[in-house]
Amino acid sequence: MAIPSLDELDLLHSHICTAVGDPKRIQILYALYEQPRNVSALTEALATPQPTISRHLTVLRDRSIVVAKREGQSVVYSLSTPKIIEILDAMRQILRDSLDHKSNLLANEDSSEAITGETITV
Amino acid sequence: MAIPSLDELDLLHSHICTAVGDPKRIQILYALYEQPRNVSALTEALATPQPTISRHLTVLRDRSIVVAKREGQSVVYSLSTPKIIEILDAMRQILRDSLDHKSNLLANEDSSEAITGETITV
DNA sequence: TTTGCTTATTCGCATATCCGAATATATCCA
DNA sequence: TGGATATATTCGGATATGCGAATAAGCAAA
Repeated sequence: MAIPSLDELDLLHSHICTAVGDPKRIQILYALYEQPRNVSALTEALATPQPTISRHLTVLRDRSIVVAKREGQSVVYSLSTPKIIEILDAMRQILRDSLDHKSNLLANEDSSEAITGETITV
Repeated sequence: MAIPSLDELDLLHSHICTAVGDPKRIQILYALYEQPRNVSALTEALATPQPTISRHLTVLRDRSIVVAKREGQSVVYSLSTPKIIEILDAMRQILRDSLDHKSNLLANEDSSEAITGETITV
């Protein structure tokens, strides 16, 4: 895949990256990965006020990351594609790798030459 | 991979997701994917003030997404792992899929039942 | 040490984002 | 239609984030 143009890069950011820019939204995505749910079910599952859930769902829906389907009085949301979960899981893997690496640094296995960043304890 | 705990989810967000939450940082990541570069080279490549570049690099370095290595007066940055680019490319694929899907909707191929979000023209 | 080059940090401000509270809209059913 | 349930939206304020400008800090060569 080629290096993205500046335009594509801005789209990538505004369209996808900002969507995963909030913990509640990530939580919603995993909840919908388990199974499609309506707003009430999400409100309950995340123990979060309904307007907050709806606002986050609007962000995800505007970006076509989730799709909404009305069923009677309620609206059932589901993931447009499970690919978004693959991406989040890949991020989790990077997270684990970097935490592993840092704990190795702390254990003094290799502290040569590299200027390291912040260290997080889990 | 199991559903993440709330703690892991917050780490995922604060540690990785926020890192790609700015267009300049994404641009930096692709620039470093092409080749490791020092701050001056990045400043030139992105046509962006040096303090801005350094601030973004600090964010990425604190999260161990890039590594810094001093070479004389300059500091050469490189990706900790190309996995971050795989992730960004996967996001670009989602972006393309969703734009395709929307242009199909506009072309009236299938506009049944789903409540759709915003439509973007590229 | 002084000078010059390179990178990092700080400060103040402008903007963006999120939330709680209140309210509006939509749908169903009696 | 009117009431009940479910979802969406708006408003105001608090917090976070990014930038320009200025400056500090690190390193090399003379």
